[in-house]
Amino acid sequence: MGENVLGDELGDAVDDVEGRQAPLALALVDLSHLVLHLFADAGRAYDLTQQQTELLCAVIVRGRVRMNELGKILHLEKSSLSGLVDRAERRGLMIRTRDESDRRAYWVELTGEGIRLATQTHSDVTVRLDRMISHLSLDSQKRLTGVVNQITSAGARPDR
Amino acid sequence: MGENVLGDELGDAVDDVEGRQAPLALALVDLSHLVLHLFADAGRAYDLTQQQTELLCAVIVRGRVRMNELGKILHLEKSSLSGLVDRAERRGLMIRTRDESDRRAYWVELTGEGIRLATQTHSDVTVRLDRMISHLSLDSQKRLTGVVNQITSAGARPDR
DNA sequence: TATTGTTATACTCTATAACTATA
DNA sequence: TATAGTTATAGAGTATAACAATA
Repeated sequence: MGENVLGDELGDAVDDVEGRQAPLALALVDLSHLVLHLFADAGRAYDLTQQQTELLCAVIVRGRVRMNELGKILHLEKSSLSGLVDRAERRGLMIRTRDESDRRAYWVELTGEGIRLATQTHSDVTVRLDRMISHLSLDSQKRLTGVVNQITSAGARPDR
Repeated sequence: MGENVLGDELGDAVDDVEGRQAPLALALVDLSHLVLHLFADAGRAYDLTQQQTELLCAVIVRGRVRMNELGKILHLEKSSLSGLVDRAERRGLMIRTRDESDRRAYWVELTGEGIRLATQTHSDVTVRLDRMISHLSLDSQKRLTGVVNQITSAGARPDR
């Protein structure tokens, strides 16, 4: 849907100096919308919101997470995460267990039903993601992974 | 995740064990969270939510959009978009004008204040995005742009 | 009839502030 | 004091359904 127009206009507006990185910036934004929308699509079939789907997928790939860490992963305030987990727990998808070594903290893990839904939706997302990159050469895929990981680790710490 | 050690960004970061595309899928998901979170960060300084910021940025790069098209761009139901634009309009950031050639439709465009905020936040996002990729070689950036654009256009139409 | 958009409704999602309980 | 988490509150965001107006 009009990414040509987008590229042109944004290019004119933003890319002034030598490197014209604007197209890459825009490409990344579009890609990100697309990727995260996969969670919404995958969840819809199971009556899950995008946020619930992201939550399930974030937990299943880690097995067991502290609320604290989960908040950082999902970029959520602790109270927002509380509510999100509350609704998932109320629906029987996950449970909180106290960390006995630090009784302020809680571990979050999936129930059987949670694992079922998480597996399904996670697989859905991965399949669609794989399909999106399937036409790239293996070499391109490997290179892309490396570059993306670099960007992520650079962006994760907002230094300088 | 600590690839700081390597001197060059290309294949080195990725150990080429067989098949496993999971790292790429995961990397893309993490990246997407990071990228879209930039809108939230950029908007916060101006008391804008992530969605309002995305809305402003989507409109400013197009100048003038139909509600219909905007909904597709942002992946929103028409009623959801109605509310989003309502709040932006109520705040004096944009206005709806009737399309006289098709009186069912509306055009959305930014007010002066809307343009100001949109320019600021859009610039913020772009700057941070540029910073995230600034340490890649120019060649890598170009190649990455091409690959990302390929993925996006492949994912936009779910025709496998 | 089909399309473009709004309104009504009922949720979910989110951040801020104040709180409890551990450490 | 500092940290991990909850609760209260208020508002934003979202989808579904029903509706109006135009094509």
